[in-house]
Amino acid sequence: MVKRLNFEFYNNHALEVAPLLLGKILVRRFDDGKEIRLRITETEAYCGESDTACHAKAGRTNRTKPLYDKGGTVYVYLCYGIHNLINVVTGEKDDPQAVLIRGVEGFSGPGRLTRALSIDRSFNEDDFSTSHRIWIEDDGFVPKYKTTPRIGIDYATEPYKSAPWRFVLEGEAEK
DNA sequence: AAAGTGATCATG
DNA sequence: ATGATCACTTTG
Repeated sequence: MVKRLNFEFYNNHALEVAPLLLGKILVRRFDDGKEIRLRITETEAYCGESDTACHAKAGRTNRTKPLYDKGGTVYVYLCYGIHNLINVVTGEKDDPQAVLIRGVEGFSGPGRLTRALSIDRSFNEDDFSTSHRIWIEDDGFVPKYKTTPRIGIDYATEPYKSAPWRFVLEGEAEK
């Protein structure tokens, strides 16, 4: 039984949604009707303005605006001038949390998976629960996973810097 | 180990 | 207008 994740799923706390997204299937549908499906293997949670690793730490800006939108909103931004990173906004509107999709089956690294799926900044502010070109499905797979601190956030301060908010599917390559 | 890359945000 | 800072990847 495959079902598309809906608003109700995304309307929860990032720390709850992040591990649940493991094992789910990221679907990218192209204009010609072709679809690519890849199982999500790695996620990270970013939790609000108090989380010094979260982009929303500096408050609402033009860039972070999608984080404040309702659960299920797509947040894509350019990192290091090269890579588009894709996040799933979670939680209530005006509560800036998101889950970064860091890896999918066959592609490890958040920049490589967006390149593989041709995801760019035009996807920003799309909606995972209604979009026709990007969504996530549940096929019943129950994830076994482990947690580690998040990657690439040396600029953050404790306790957020070492909070175990990275979620990796059991059996995936560890860094 | 280090560069490449460019939007974004805070300064002036 | 300029400069610092990056949720990374690749190359050596």
